[in-house]
Amino acid sequence: MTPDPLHRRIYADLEGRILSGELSPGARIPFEHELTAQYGCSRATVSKALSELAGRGLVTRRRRAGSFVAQPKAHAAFLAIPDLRAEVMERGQAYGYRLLDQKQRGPDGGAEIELAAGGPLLALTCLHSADSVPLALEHRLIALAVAPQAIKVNFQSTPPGTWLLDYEPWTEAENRIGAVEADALTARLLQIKPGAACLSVERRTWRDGQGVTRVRQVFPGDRFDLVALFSSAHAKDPSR
Amino acid sequence: MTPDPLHRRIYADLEGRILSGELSPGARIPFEHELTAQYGCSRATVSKALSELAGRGLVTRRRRAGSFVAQPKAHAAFLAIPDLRAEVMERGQAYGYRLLDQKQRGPDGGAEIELAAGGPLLALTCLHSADSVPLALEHRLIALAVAPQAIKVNFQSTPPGTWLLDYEPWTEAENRIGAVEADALTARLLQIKPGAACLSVERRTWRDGQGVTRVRQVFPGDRFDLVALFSSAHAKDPSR
DNA sequence: CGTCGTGGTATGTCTAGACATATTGATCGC
DNA sequence: GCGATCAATATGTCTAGACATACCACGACG
Repeated sequence: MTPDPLHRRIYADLEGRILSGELSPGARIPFEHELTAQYGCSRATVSKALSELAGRGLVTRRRRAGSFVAQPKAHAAFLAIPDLRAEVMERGQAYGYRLLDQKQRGPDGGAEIELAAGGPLLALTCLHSADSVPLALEHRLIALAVAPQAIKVNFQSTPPGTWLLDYEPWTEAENRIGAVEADALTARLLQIKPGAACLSVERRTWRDGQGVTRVRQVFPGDRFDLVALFSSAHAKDPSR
Repeated sequence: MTPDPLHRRIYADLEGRILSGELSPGARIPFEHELTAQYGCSRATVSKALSELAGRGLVTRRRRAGSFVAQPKAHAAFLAIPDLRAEVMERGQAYGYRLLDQKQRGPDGGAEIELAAGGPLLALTCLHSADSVPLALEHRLIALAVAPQAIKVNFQSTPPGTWLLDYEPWTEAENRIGAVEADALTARLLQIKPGAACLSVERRTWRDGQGVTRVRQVFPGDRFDLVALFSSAHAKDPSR
């Protein structure tokens, strides 16, 4: 009943025709002037709908040639990697956190020198738990040259991930997800048997090309799954 | 030297000020009419830049109130989960594929009944390899009620993931990533020792609410990492 | 004092055009 | 036949406005 904006309707119509297969990859989408006539609106409105479709990778637009249904490339998925504390609390569990070790030191190798950016590193080891069950062991390095305020933070009470999320914005990041077997120390801290399968998430973030932090989190394989739920109609738009 | 479109420059300027922390979460962004004056352009151009920022979750716009820097919610990461064949070939390795088992059967349990949508299921087991080294063991179910053409496909030569990607569009999907220990059969097929840590990726996809396929891929932990590289300036825009 | 309009304001949507730019397809010259 | 040139065309960008809509603040009324 609520009259959706026209450009949204056009967007939805075309999206439906693409996803239903009526318009298959490579097929040409009606010219803007045709859609203009069809919907009785101006070209700007049609163009807005097409721009959104292009932004979401459903269509490709080429000058002079027209707009076409894009070839499906890869499953591009939005993987939500929230702050662990927020994640645990959202599930209604009690979040626990313990700082195991904190020291300041220089970089010890190639990758760490790059991260350090000429300054010292803050190395933290901590343990996250949900309802008193160990959930993740975290090894984190923070480049103090880039995030000098980190020295003053009391990481006894604040998980470094939470603090960084709030105070140290990043511009690029890389996540590396893999499976590893728990070594003896990890197994003891996570209360699992040595050699058990664990999910390893290693994340590195940069701000304007300078490394900010590098973190490796190890989760017991039987206690944690990363879940990414998404739609190709896309879930990012808050207005829906 | 190339004069970028104005709306892009405005976008980049504001993005920079947000990511650098100059504009912190909750801060108000100059009104559109102020930006209009500042850049000497029309409101539509400013609005386009703000719309893109809003679309990417960096700002929130409210009528009457204005535009504000969004609260950082979660690290939302673009995780590219491409077709395995394309992935392997892109790395310059020889892609190998072998169909181990194919049968058509009815659903055997709760979740499968939901997937089957009243029809039979096609159950496939296959093995992917890179340079003759086993890379992943795949168990897949396809709902024939939704994708009837799958019966006619020769999965001896075409990996089901590749075929589905090309011919059966999806609208929603869920990825579940975890770590598991290899059971005896898996270990033998992947040529690893039983109990070795493996990365398990389970993906379910739907089209308009109807389940299309469910797949579980198991990768040896020491041979495969999922890597997600992204920037909060976001990598989806093909024009960059 | 509380509650219900009401007006002002900022964004949301849209129009009808303009010029710029890239690319295609055809024409022309060799 | 083949290559270079050129015009037609579709999209990209932008303008200067218009009306719609949501929201906040303030004031009037009970």
